[in-house]
Amino acid sequence: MPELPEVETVRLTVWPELAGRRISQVLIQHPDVVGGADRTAEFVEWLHEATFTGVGRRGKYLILEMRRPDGKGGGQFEVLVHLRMTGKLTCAEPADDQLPHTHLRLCLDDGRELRFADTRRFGRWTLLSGEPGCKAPRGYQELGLEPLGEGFDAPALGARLQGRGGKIKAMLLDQRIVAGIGNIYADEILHRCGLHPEMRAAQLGPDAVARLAATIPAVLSEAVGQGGTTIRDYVDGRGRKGDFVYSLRVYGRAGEPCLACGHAVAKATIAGRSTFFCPVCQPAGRGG
DNA sequence: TAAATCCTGTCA
DNA sequence: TGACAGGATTTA
Repeated sequence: MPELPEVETVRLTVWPELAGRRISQVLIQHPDVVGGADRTAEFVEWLHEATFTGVGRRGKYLILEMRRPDGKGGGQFEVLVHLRMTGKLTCAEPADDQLPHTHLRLCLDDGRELRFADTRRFGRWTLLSGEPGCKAPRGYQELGLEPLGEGFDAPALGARLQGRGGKIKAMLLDQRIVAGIGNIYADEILHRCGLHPEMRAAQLGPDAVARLAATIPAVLSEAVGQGGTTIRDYVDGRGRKGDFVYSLRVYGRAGEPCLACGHAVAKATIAGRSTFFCPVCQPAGRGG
């Protein structure tokens, strides 16, 4: 479900609710979320009585920044949250009905709760206490360029794509190259760049790389401004849907006219994922 | 580099 | 009943 703009919107909407709050109770209703039953005790031990000092983001990972009252772990530690396909992180009043498939609840000292619901249970919370054996998932360690961060430009992107023989769509989905792009935004970015999704990364000329380097942050930040994209499940930290779905130019529009040229939008499976593109605006074999 | 896998829900 | 869904990892 959530790609960078959705995760960033969740970050922006939960932080005001969490700033300075202390966790009074940790309720784990499905241990898989924290990595299995043998990790729950450690997870609860660290989070109970901890205070929120910040909420960050890297790619599609949310980073809960915490401080312990007893100074354990040097006082500071982090929890990584990945929503995967159907994860929802929301702040709620205790009296609010629980969403179906609520797996984890953090009760706060103001009486409210941070809740995690995830239908398909792919989402994961990872404790980074700094203790041995408590390390970040490899996917997090290997994250590539941050599209909305400093230093995201054509030379940096070109260097990451250098020597890669794969299809450009697969390259955009590879979190080790650029962090945060998923299936929706990959298609939207390629359409705006006029690049066929099956173009090989090695075929891309400097103009195409420059267009990608400019378009990636432009599309993602525009989507953040719209509160992300809700196709079905996604909601922000306040339970609201995102409006960028109304700005999508190709994703989910198979057979409908391209908004640029009027030709029917095509659908194909590329890199194992449903892919939408305009055969006229995104011709095969030209890398600009 | 592709397919299978982890899950549940929805739609044709 | 089978295909498919916004993700990522593991296996072949």
